[in-house]
Amino acid sequence: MTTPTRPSADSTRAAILSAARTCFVEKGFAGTSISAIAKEAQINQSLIYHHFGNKQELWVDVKITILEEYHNSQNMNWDKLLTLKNCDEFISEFIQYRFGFFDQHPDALRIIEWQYLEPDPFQLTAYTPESIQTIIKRIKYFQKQKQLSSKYNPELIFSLLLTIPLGFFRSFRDLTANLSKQQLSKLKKEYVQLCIETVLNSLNENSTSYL
Amino acid sequence: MTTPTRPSADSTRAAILSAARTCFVEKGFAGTSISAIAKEAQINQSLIYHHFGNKQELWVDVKITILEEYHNSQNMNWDKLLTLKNCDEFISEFIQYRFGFFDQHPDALRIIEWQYLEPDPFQLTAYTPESIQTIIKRIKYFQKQKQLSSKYNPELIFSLLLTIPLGFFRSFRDLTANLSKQQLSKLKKEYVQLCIETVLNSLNENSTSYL
DNA sequence: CACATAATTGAATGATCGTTCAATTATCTA
DNA sequence: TAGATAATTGAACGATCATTCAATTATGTG
Repeated sequence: MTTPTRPSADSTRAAILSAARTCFVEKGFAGTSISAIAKEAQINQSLIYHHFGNKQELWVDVKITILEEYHNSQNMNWDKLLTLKNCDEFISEFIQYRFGFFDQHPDALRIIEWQYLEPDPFQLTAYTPESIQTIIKRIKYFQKQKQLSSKYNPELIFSLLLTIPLGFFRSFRDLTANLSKQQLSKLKKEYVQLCIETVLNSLNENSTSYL
Repeated sequence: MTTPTRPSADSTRAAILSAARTCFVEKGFAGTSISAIAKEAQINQSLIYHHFGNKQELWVDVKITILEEYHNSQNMNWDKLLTLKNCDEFISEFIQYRFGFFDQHPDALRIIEWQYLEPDPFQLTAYTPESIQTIIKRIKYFQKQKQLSSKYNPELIFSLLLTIPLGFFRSFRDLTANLSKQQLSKLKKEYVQLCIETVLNSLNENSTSYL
């Protein structure tokens, strides 16, 4: 009854992981200190070492957490994407998937950007090397089917598909800063539509070349 | 004759600035220590404070150096760009400028990415707020002239123009890792061409909508 | 040559870094 | 309830952080 109780080990672990995530996402690995994480989690600094080993392992665990969220996200339905027989649908879905995922998981995008600048043996990647190859094969297939212009290197086309959806998040934070939720949502939809239309109009087989 | 001579103050300053640039570009602000810079420049640590005040001011000086390189770069000829009366030329030149500049100044891209993640009162920006407004006005002008689809928010179109040329540098470092100089150069040209064609084909007035 | 100025040095500052550890406290198990 | 186990604490470690400063050395000026 009057015996002091303490939070479960699991909840402590979770608090540390959550705080670490907050700190790492905001300040990166080098910019985050163990003491800052402990303060954010409101626990004793030594507990981090007891539960996670050291800073590096905690960093990896945060990344794994985010990676699991990615794989559990219905937003990026990989299997469904690969069954699409129509190239336009494929591209349209891919762009929507990619935009939607990073829109709903801004932490993931930020971690990816951090580890682009702060290289780490454990790389959090949205796509495995295999899945990248699968997509590129798919692009080649659509090129053979003449649903997609064969003019360009499929890797470059993939690179374009990867980049375009992220433009909204990278440029113009001022533009979106003072918008209401409805306005922001509308702007996002418009951007996705712009992306899809841009790619489809240019890369289909009968598009005219301007060069 | 036998009197000992020491390097000029200017050359010391230059050595520090160069070393700081190397370190900051690679590891960012938080990841770079004054001692690391001193070691890289092969000078005494205290000299950094004598010549630059403190770490923050050195960081700003590095950014200003890079910004000056940008403004002195004939690669981004702002005035010429704004005289172009033809929308296709305008977009084509803009994309070529942007790709070319970051291709020739990878440090600049990296610093911009660092300060995106590590916010700083002094922001190194490729474009001033005024020049951004100038470009957006230009896009609106082309929309009025019906050289450009009016379907989309001009800010979003600009966002797309900003993003697309950078895709080559951000994704797929594996793809370009083992290429010869000729192969790499060819791939770059192909990517720029892909970007230009993508935007032009989709955003001109008579393009068909896929949505 | 003498003197002022500026550049350079090396040692020291207190703060904070990541990490360890022995001691304490709560929980689980027999 | 006793003893083992696990969670938690606070103090301490050496290393490194950014920064300061007095002393030294070279350079420029009269």
